[in-house]
Amino acid sequence: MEPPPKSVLARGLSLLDAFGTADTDLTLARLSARTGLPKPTAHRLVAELVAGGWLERTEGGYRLGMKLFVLGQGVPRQRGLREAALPYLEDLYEATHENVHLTVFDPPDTLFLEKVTGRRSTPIVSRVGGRLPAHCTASGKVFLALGPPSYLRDVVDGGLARLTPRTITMPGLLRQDLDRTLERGYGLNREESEPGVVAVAAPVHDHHRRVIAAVSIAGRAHRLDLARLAPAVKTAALSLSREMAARG
Amino acid sequence: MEPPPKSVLARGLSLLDAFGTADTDLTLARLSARTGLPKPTAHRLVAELVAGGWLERTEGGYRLGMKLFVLGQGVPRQRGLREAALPYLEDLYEATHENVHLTVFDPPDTLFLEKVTGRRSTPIVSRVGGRLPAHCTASGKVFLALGPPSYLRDVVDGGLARLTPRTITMPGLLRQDLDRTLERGYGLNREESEPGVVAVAAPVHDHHRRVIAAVSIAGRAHRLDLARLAPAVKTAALSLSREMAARG
DNA sequence: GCGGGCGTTTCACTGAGCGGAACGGTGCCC
DNA sequence: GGGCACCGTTCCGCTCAGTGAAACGCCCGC
Repeated sequence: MEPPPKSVLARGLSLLDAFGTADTDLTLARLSARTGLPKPTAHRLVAELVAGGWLERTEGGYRLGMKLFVLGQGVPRQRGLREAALPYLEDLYEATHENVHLTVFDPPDTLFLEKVTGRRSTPIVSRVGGRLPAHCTASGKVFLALGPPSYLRDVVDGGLARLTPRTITMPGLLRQDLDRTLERGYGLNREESEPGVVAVAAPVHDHHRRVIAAVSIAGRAHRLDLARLAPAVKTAALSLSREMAARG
Repeated sequence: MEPPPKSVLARGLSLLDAFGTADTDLTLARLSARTGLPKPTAHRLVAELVAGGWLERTEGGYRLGMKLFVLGQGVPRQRGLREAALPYLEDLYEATHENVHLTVFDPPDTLFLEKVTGRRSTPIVSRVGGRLPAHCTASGKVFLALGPPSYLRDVVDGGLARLTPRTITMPGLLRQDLDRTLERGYGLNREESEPGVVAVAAPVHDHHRRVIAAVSIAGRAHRLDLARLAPAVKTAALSLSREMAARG
């Protein structure tokens, strides 16, 4: 039970926020509990959200409405990147038949904007719209290594969560890994986010060389030769950078 | 300038709704004009939306925030369908290298949930999260032909907009086309939404045979042999139906 | 038949929200 | 360079939208 905000708008939006990644349907009682709003208040606000199409009523609960999906697809920061990136991501997929990602940094996480995958790819946890802590993903290391120092500081201050036995949880070791990332120009993830899964990632720059996204390939440890794949990933990211620059 | 809602929550949300498909950045003044909210009110509400991450400030404007994209990806009605459908859509893409769609009916429109495409595909207007009037899409005809009669009635009552010279705008002709759609078990679009572009669509059912989505292929008129493709599209839709039924 | 969960309705109080008015900055055009 | 138009922003006293404790009817499992 969170301390509820006092403005009506923030309260109403907290009801949308209450839907976590794992939730599909939530009952009024649960929404009330999660947001800390009194039941009658939650009831009134939820009714308004349903009327607007932001939530949908189901038997015995509420779920996020289609309007949110549609609106979300219009978010400029992802839309431009996704549209420009898709052809390049598909090229990488064709060449490897493994999971190809487009990611951005949404501190302190790596946020997955797009995932090109198929039956032959290693099944992994990543999901479009999903997140993983930056310090244990190949993309995240690219952001931390090439971005401003404050990125790394904030991530370290927030604590380096251990997801697998190989996750780097010591700030010193992470810093070393980032130094090598900077030298090489690409980031690696050796079973640090998921056992048996490795990844390579390369940075996408905007027209003033700031890192705005990353392209990565992830798959089973023994199926991917990371050093051999790295140039291809870097090339794809570079082409995308050029295209983003051209688009402004 | 719309008549502004009087509840705070609805007013705040109308600010998000004000971002149309074509807009990326909107100024405060424009937001105020579109929603009909007085400038100071819009200013206050927008500030709250920014604080919550729903909007982002840019130099000289506001844009939709990443939170909306992330939340939108969690919308259950699209998430389950998309995840289950992707492998089948990719199979169709591999076989044809043309635009493969997953759609739902969002009256009075066909709403595109997923689009698998590539460099070799005919470039067409469809976009994930985008819409086209149901009466001029192959998927839409599937929804109108197999769904409850009220679907068709409401669409006809709303008026059959003409998008191309071949768009069916007469209710009687549309009804005939839907009868044939019902017989065949698949819907066709012969340059009715976009000149030179044709499509085939087949229905996806839930565990109680209600139509919940459609799978379609669209491309240049002379490149696609619709009658020959139809069985493949139907098969993919059927497999997806079975999978959706299995998932509950 | 009883208890505990649910969603829903009521209603008198009150402070959150309102928006007209006024302010400072910026860029365009006589 | 001065006037003008439009921008975002701040102020502040009035008031009605929003509040939430209390109570209700319902459905279930015990």
